[in-house]
Amino acid sequence: MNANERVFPVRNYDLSATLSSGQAFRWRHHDDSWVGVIGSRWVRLQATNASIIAQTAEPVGDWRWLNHYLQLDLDLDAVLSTFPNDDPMRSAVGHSRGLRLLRQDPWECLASFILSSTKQIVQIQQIVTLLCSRFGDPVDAPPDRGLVNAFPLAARIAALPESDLRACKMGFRAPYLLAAARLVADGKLNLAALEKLPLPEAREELLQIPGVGRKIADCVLLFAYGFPTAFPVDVWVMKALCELYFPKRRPTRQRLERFTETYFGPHAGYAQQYLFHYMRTRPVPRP
DNA sequence: CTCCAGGCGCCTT
DNA sequence: AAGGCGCATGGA
Repeated sequence: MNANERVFPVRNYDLSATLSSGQAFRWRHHDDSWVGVIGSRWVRLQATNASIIAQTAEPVGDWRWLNHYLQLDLDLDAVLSTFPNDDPMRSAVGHSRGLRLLRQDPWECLASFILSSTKQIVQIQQIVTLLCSRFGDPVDAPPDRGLVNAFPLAARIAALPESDLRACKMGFRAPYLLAAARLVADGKLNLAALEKLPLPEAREELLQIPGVGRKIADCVLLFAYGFPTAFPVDVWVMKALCELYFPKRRPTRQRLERFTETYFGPHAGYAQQYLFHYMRTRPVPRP
């Protein structure tokens, strides 16, 4: 049965926290709903008490792509129950219960996070918006929505001069994005093949890409491939770890890595997202 | 004006 | 191993 609307019953799903938590950069809040593009589909999502209402521009027969993107079949309580039962995690989970991890397209995720270094989330959104509007394939959208574009294909970006990328305000990240796009377009980097690899091997593959270090690699491993123990440590998570878990003195790099690999359990990546969102959105601590 | 933002690469100790 | 610096850009 084809339709351009569908109601997904959900429980404990905080759509706003999820779509605004710095995993994906193309979602915009309009009125009481969220508008974005998944693959080549324009999508509007509206959260109600116990459901998410999805609307597309064109009729959809099989909604598994959205189910997969939103990870609707995940048992969140089962994930939360694996977190360490300590004060920081209780605070972080209590602050935004229902925060989820999405399952994004690897190329879009990789490209977006290459553009993320030393940028605030709002600015990453601006760069991605420019990139999509200039080089993304047009996508069908409701008539009053203006032009909407998919995220640009790697092959399209690979064929651009660096100046066209710099014109999207990405600065020194332009050659990194270009190099990554060429690796993918030339078939030297098979992103689809990474999902079958063990985490360390998939990470090593990503670390070969210019402009991709441990943090960006782990973002892609977590947000696109769903490796449950990928654990990106950015300035916010570092702040959480140092303030909440190592208040006495700064841990060594090796001590910190050992800690993040063991302490947070089999869904450490999820725990990381709760810590990240908590540090970014909690009330400013009084001195 | 200075400082810094979901880092990385390269260069020093 | 660990720290400093430059890299574009824009906002506070």
